[in-house]
Amino acid sequence: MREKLDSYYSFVFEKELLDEIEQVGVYKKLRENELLVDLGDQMKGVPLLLNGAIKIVREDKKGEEILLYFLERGDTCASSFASAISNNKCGIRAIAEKESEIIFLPKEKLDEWLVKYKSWRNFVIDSYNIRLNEMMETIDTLAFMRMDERLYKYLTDKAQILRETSLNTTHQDIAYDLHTSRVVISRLLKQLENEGKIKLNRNKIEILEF
Amino acid sequence: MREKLDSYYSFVFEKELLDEIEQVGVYKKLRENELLVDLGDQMKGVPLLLNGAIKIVREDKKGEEILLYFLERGDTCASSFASAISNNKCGIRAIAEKESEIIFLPKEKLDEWLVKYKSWRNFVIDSYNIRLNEMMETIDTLAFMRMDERLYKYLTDKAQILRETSLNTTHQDIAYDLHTSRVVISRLLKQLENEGKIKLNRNKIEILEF
DNA sequence: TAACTTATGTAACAATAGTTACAAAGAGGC
DNA sequence: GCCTCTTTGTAACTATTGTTACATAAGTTA
Repeated sequence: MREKLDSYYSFVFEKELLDEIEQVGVYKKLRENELLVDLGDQMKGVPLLLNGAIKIVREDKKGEEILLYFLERGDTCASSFASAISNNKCGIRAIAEKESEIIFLPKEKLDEWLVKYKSWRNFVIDSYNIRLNEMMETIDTLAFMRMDERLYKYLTDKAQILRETSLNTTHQDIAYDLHTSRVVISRLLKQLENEGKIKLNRNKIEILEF
Repeated sequence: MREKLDSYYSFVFEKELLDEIEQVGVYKKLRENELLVDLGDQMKGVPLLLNGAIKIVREDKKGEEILLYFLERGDTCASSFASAISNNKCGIRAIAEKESEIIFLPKEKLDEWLVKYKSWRNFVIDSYNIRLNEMMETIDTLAFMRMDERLYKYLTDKAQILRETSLNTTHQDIAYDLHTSRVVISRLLKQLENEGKIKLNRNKIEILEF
């Protein structure tokens, strides 16, 4: 675990903090599609992502979903932080988009470290800022783009996060993430295929143009 | 200034911190519609809102706008904080929705206070959390609601923020905030009037039902 | 291979939102 | 009063998105 921690975070955290994280952090491996955080969870700590990709989804009262953004290596979940440190319920759902490794940091340490380590303060503030910016990008997408543009952005973004040029997914799954219907997605995908930007197969979408 | 500061923040901050704020904070009065932060600004500090209401607006490259949320007494602008502490450019625009008073805190103190004052840490973390939640609510609104619902929510939310039952505004201004066209707003307002929820006048909308 | 399940394609139609165009009402200045 | 500018009302049309319905294709299992 220390090795994996160092491989990314040794440039982010002070040595003493890395030592502490090694002592109190709980390593966990997530299988693809494993649920990490569910709506309404009361977090007992925050996850530090070592590698992989986590999908963050918002759900309203009526059970309608929409994708917010993805977490990558080096990210943490600001919503979890919020939930852990001020004992709120979490307003999102986090699902491993592929096999991922995380370290769980217990909430008791979060405030203590803010005092002790400048690198931790920077990390927390940066994480919040990154998340706010992601949210703004999501808002831009929802407010300013048409569904065909949103779809294409979704495909290329996801491919980049997963570091693959083709996605194994169904039209229905995409429809859930973009909060629309399968028929709409099929229609627009076919349009993108006709424009030569993608190639469609069953359970698989190849992206030809980024 | 100390009096106004105490009236709200004496329950939020420690005495020593209030003293420091009094020393280094810069008081400023904003006229209605005065611009506080513009897109791309590099903040030299963060504003602490004493009273009034600030509108936070997002703008994309093409100059298209959408309302994100309002700040009220006791709020600070998390985006400014982000911009100030990590020297980023600000991605939003902030405009006084009515006459407001603020205290500007210089960015040099922001990190120092995180170490010194637990109340400041809590305030900063809470501010970020509140802002993340506001963003999520905005996303819910955009993703899950139709324009007529968004419009009604906009009217009632704004009335509550301004503590008034009628709004002095034009259809065009509402259209800018909701990122749609004036004709659409006029149409839907008329519909709401027919449903008995509002009453329309020139430059004025009375809200009959909350 | 037949039966079944899941995924995709597509037409036809409905609902919502955006656009263009123009009329008319209200407010203020002269 | 008359003129002008701003604001609102509304019709007619287009574009986009959502829904229903059904056909067909591609895997899976018995």
